[in-house]
Amino acid sequence: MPILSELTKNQLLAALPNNELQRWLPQLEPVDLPLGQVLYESGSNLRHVYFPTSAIVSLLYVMENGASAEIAVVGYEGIVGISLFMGGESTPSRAVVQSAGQGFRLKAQLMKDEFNRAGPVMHLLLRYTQALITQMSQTAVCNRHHSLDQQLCRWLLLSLDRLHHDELVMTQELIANMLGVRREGVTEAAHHLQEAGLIRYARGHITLLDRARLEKRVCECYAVVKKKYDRLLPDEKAI
Amino acid sequence: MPILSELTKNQLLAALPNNELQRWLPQLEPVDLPLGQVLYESGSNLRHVYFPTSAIVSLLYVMENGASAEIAVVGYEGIVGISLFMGGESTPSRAVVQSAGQGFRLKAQLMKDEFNRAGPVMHLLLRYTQALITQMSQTAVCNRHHSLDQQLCRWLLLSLDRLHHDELVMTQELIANMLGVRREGVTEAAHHLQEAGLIRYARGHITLLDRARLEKRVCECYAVVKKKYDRLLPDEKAI
DNA sequence: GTGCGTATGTGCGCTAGCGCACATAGTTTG
DNA sequence: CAAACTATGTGCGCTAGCGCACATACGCAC
Repeated sequence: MPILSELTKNQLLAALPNNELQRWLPQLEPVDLPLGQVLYESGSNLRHVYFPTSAIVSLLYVMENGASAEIAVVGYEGIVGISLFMGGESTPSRAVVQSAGQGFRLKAQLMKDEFNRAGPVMHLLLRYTQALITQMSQTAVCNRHHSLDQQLCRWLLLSLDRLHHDELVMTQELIANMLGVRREGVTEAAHHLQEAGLIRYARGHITLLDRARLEKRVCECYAVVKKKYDRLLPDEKAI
Repeated sequence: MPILSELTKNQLLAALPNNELQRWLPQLEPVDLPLGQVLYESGSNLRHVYFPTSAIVSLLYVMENGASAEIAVVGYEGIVGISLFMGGESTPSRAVVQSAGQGFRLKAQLMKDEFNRAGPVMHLLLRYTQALITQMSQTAVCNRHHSLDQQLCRWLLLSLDRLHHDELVMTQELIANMLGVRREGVTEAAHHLQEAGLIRYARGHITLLDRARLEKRVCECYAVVKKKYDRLLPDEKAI
């Protein structure tokens, strides 16, 4: 049986009313989420939903020609597999572990049943989904209007927010895949940030040096999304 | 009291079980939706949700500098104001009438109450929301990877699908606003399509001439979204 | 019809990002 | 410690789309 202190590293699990959490406890299965693991493919039926604690998961859309674009990121603040309870059965995106770590999972049917109790669990999940929608919208806007430099800032901040430390293990090649741009473009943008002293990087390790100045350089998209997530859990446990 | 045949022009209303529809009937208020009307601003509290019948509504994000980008379109197949029942209270986007027409609206509190019955209405709305999410994701992807020409095709097809005829009343300037690109760019792209004999346009009127060939030219994004919407209502009335 | 407002056409220089090719420098493997 | 691999750096020509300026042309009002 999972340890409570581990569970509550996921904010949704932490926000569950006590009796719900007690009920879920025996069913929550701790899982390792290694880099690159595919939690689900686009079009597939979901067998579990995932609650990351230390891992970060990317929702990616992969096009016919193999090019990809990240739609959203999910970390300890969320859940992977919303389409399960939204009733779509399948999703148009692929979920890939972007940063290795741990999490918990719950069987699909169980999640559906819990959602359909139509109580606090459902409302919590819907509120989270709304925040996720905000992130997706903002991704669309950002893709349209902002420079690669700015998008890299946004991406770094969103990722770092989902870690408990300042170092991201991630090659520029992978970042390029997420953002749907060239690897060389990321190299150049990262170089700018390093020259400015905002980050330091070397062979797949990126260290945040100056968050304040990184936040100054990022486009408005980051703040919009962050604000939405921050409002997600105002004393949720009090319900 | 609204005429039933009018109501059912909206697919969600048409898909309502009979007893729900009867209950809503006295509360459904027919509304004219003139071009340019703002149904809600980003950040505002919603007072109604809207069910377009012949109108088309754009969900737009407007940036600090005034530039904009369309996140999704809603027509007779959907509802405007999902954040109401998703529990976010406010939305990050603005809803603007993109093509004049009619629709119905329902008071916000009523909609919430109906949703919270947690029955078929809720499931229908959640399934719709899932389709809307698909559209948003695909917008993000399309913004990233596809040419203006292709995006214009997608936009035209998505709009035409939401009309009951082949003529779109829409200036290139407005289309540019939706797509978040230059007006001149739209002029050029539209010119290509006209030269190829796919559409004809003049001073704010665009006529579809050859759908089959337009569909050949569009990027995959259109089909992905369309498929999702088509699956939304398989014998819904049977529930 | 004359005039005015709005919609569309066109040209031009500019930049971001692309695709490709290849150089360099850490890191792991044997 | 040499070899192989992987991550990053760099250069170059190319194109899509931008921003701006201005030309045309359609349609309505008087």
